[in-house]
Amino acid sequence: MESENKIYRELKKRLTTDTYDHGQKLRAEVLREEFGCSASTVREILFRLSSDGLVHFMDQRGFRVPELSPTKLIELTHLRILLESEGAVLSIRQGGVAWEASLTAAHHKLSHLEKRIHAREDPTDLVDLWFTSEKEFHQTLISACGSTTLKAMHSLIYAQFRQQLMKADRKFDFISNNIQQHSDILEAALAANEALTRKRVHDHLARHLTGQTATLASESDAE
Amino acid sequence: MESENKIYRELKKRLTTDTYDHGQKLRAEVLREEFGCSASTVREILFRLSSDGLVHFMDQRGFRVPELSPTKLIELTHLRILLESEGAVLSIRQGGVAWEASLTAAHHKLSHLEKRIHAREDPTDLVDLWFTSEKEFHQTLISACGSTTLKAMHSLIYAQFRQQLMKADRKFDFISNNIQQHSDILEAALAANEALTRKRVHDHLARHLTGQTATLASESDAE
DNA sequence: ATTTTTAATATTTTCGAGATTTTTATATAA
DNA sequence: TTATATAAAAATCTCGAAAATATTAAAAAT
Repeated sequence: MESENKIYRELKKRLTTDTYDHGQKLRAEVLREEFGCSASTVREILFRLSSDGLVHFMDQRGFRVPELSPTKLIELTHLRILLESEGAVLSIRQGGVAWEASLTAAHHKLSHLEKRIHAREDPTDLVDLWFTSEKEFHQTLISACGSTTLKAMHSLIYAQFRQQLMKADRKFDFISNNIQQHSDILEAALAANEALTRKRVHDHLARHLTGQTATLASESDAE
Repeated sequence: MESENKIYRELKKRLTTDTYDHGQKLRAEVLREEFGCSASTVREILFRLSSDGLVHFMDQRGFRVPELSPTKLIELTHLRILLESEGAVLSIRQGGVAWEASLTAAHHKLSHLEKRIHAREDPTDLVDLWFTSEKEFHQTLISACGSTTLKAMHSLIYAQFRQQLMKADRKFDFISNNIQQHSDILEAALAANEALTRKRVHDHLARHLTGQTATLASESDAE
């Protein structure tokens, strides 16, 4: 079981990073061979990942990496905005100095990395580090919200979001104005400005809302 | 696998209704016997339910029904308010007449049932029906939100919420002012009043935000 | 040439038994 | 008595193989 968790984490990482293609089949036999365990163990893990929404299961037809879906990405973005806004505001209220410190630290790490990437010709070898740091920043943002359940839910959504973007982000995400947006979020959070924090979390993610679906119900025009 | 899904649904129903006790151990051997399948199949299903948050798994220590937790209930309530408000408002905007009709229908069924229960001495045999109808009403409320992901998330949260209350609700929930609150939500939704709908969804669930499980019996100062 | 049937192959699913670990019961020592 | 150590029992976990199902390839029919 300890090894099972290791395999689970490894597969989850692959599914949210670059390793597999969208829609690719995940053959139990191949994975069994690679990880040196039984088919049942692989099956168990794939079921768990399927519950996480990171693997698509079809009865008698095995497991696949979910297809790329613009609609899905928009829905996930909606939920990220909803959960992260809420979590950030609650953290502002309850977090205190310790939270402010950890958020500042997480931002510093991310910011430093983003600047390095920005300056590079080929940032390939820093991308994995960026994935980790970006996640850490957003998790820290909501870390003091006081709700384990909200954080767990956000973690699920974030992983699926990342999976949808695993190919795309590798090329474009750091080129955009991410650096500024992350700083803006930090600034608003440290100022304990709840409405502004909400807005900036929204603005940071808004570029993924481009599809047809209407605007977010909770959208406010504050500032 | 077809039978596996059947077992999964049956177990899910039991876990969100009355059958088991909070904290009770779910012995693979017992379930294997009862459902006439292998231990591995049971294990697979319990893992799935564990990902749904309806079963608590501990390495080398098997599966249990999650403990009763006032904190968890508050967190779940919080998320229900967040997701249902959002889903309801989006449904108001996008649902149209078809949605209004189905919401009215769902409310009619629930309302009828609640009145019957209210009039009874011993409503035991109607309680399961009430569980179904209540869920249907709340699912219909957000059904036109346009986001499969939001609905799936809500479904997860709702099931865990229900599991926490499976014992308590069996005695108290219909005695309270649920009937009025459901009507209030319907009214606000049909009037397309977004803010009011939000408020009434909140008010409907607010009683679970207090963390006082013990005061359930002494809920005499209500109304 | 296209569709339908049939056969061969590959994959998924179920199963029960053996290995590992936890839990319970019993015995020993402080 | 209380605590620790040891042994027996019960449970979980892993595994590979058999059964069921899907996929592909070949043959037959339209």
